[in-house]
Amino acid sequence: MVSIPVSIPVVNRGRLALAVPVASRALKRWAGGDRSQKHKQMILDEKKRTTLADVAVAAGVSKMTASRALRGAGDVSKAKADRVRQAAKEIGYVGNHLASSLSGKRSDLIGVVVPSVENIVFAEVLAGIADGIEGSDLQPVFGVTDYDLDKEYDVVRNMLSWKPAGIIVTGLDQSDATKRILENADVPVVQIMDVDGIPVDACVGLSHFTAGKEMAEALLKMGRKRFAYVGCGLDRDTRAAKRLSGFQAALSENGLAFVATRIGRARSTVKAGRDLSAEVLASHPGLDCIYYSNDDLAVGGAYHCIANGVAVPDELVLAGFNGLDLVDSLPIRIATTRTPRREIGRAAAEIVLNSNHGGGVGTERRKQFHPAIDIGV
Amino acid sequence: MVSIPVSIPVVNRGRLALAVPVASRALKRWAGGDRSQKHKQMILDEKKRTTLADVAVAAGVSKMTASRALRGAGDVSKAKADRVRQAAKEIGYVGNHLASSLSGKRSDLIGVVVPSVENIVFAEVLAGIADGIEGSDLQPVFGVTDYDLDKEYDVVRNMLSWKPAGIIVTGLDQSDATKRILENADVPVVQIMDVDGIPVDACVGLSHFTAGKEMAEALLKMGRKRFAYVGCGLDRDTRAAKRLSGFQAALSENGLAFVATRIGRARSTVKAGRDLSAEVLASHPGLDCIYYSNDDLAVGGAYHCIANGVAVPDELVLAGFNGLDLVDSLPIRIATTRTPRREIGRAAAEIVLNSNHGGGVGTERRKQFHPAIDIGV
DNA sequence: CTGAAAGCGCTAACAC
DNA sequence: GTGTTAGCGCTTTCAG
Repeated sequence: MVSIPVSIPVVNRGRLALAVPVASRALKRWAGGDRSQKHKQMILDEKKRTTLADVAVAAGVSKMTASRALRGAGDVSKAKADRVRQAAKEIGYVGNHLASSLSGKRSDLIGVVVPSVENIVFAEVLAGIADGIEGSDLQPVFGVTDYDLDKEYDVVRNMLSWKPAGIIVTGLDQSDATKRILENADVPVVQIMDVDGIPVDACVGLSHFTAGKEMAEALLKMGRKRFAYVGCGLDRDTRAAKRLSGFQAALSENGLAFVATRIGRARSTVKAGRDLSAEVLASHPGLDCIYYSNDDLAVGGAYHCIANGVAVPDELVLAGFNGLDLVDSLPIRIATTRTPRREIGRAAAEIVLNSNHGGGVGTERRKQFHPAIDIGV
Repeated sequence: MVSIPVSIPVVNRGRLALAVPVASRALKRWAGGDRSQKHKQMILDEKKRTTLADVAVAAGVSKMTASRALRGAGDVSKAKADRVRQAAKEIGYVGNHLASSLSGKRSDLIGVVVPSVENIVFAEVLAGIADGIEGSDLQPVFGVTDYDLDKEYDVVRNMLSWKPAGIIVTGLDQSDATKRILENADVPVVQIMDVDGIPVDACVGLSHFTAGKEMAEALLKMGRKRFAYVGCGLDRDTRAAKRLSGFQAALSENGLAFVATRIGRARSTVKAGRDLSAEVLASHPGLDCIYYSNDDLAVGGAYHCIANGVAVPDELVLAGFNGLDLVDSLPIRIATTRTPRREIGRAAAEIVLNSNHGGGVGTERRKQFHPAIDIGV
């Protein structure tokens, strides 16, 4: 981290007019009336806004030539092309994606369906997707399902009706109805985060079952024996449930099982993690390890331990999942599985990009990441 | 937090087939060829997909009647309406938003422009927007600017070409060019997070200048005298800069100024906060308060203090901004300004909803929240 | 290289 | 109530 001590400018001092009236033009426009009469002849015919035809007229060519010039398709003489671009800029032509997408038979929209955006993990996936489509003219449309299968169906359906260039949905465990419309949609479908199952088209993610299993094995190797599990929303988050499955599988292979289990109903938050940890530690003395459904909860556990003088990791090992930023700088070390969120998002976007580009299914249909386990020393 | 100890089911045990081949039908379809010949007569005429016309035929009515029935517009006899809906469901009609939006003159898209999605704050705003449009048929399209004014222009421009029902952009400090296209767009524009300035149409947020000022006043009242400032990316995050302005204003009113200042160039992360805090505390002994540009950095500072035995808040007070979840459960108390992210998102969405609904500008054009200051006792 | 015609799928306007 | 006629703004033919 480079840091530069500088003198700090007082910003915008003069502009901090706090109770200024709103620009009235904008207001009136918004209210519906008064279309500004920039072109006199428009007053009567109520012409809406500049279209390709306007550009064509301004450039003295046909609509088609203008169209071709603007998007660099087909062959247009350099002279005319320049003229068109110039004209477009001058009259402030913006274009209408609805029209072009309808005409072509696919839009530049890329649908993204996630269970939640408040979870930083999905926010990072979105960032990865944004990365991945950078440079292309795709625009992400997103929908949130709240881990609700019916809502997911609605969102996917709605999304498909925009004829997107591709659709990225979280997880492999959609309802049958959702899978059906996805399959019939004739659009590349990329399912992300998970690879434990059969994708509709392609998937990119990691095996949560394996992740849970490997974490358990690592902890067992450290000599841990008395495990507790703390999780939230397992009924809806199937990936967390898969990790748990894997973890349990490893335990039973070693003749062990969870000593205690706490499943919260609320969202996974640091606070929930702290509270649940306090509960389970109080009711089950002698635990030497807690596996959490994710890092948020684990950090809550860490806070509890710091506040109550529990020696981590000597006395008690805490293990989360994801490898979030806030885990790295924690004053105490906890174990976690470092998942490549951005990379998953980016890879998903690229799959959509490639498949659309016409190249076909050249890309892998199952891209599996193998996240590293960090036992926090 | 309610917690329920339950027996944990091993999920999907039988389905964890890890290296299964992808459904080949989907593949072939995706590859471009082989449109499944569900309707024999379609083999020849290569009819693309079910449209409103198909529904109309299936229901034995005209396209118009089908259209009206499907969206509950105009008057359609109950009998026919039912017939249409039935037919639509049977043939799996999905509809085409591109076409309907082009025909009507506005889409059901709502554009959302944020500087970053990795910052949990904006993720929460998005969640609020999702809340706000719940129930309406609006779909959010988002664009990320990375705090880059040029990129912001491109994103806004691109977004406008979808003729969205409204557009929500972060902050009041767009470039002039961006403001211009926003003004001319004939679309409700809601600028969020900030109210220190003049909005294009409407804004909802808080005064960051005031927030900084009030925080300083609260800290001064606690008797703090030797202040340091730690921030990241101030050149791009104008709102953080405004808070800093306000804070400085309060200091100088009391004849004080920052003893030390550390401006990082990287993104605001917990780690950056920890590192910068270590630096500034090492180089400036005797500080009794650090003001951070946000909570992420402040939490980093808290971690540093915990790890190094600095007594917080007795010896040193740490102050952030936002009131994030992870601050609440921290083992030590830090000061922060609690911003209503979700509420801002929801309010912005509602403004778009209302203005579109035709109701006009009945809603306030400047919705200011007054965030509470939590000095963390 | 360029342009004219014909839609993409749907919905406002008007008829009936 | 219901159907017909025109487009929305652009792009894909297919002639020149």
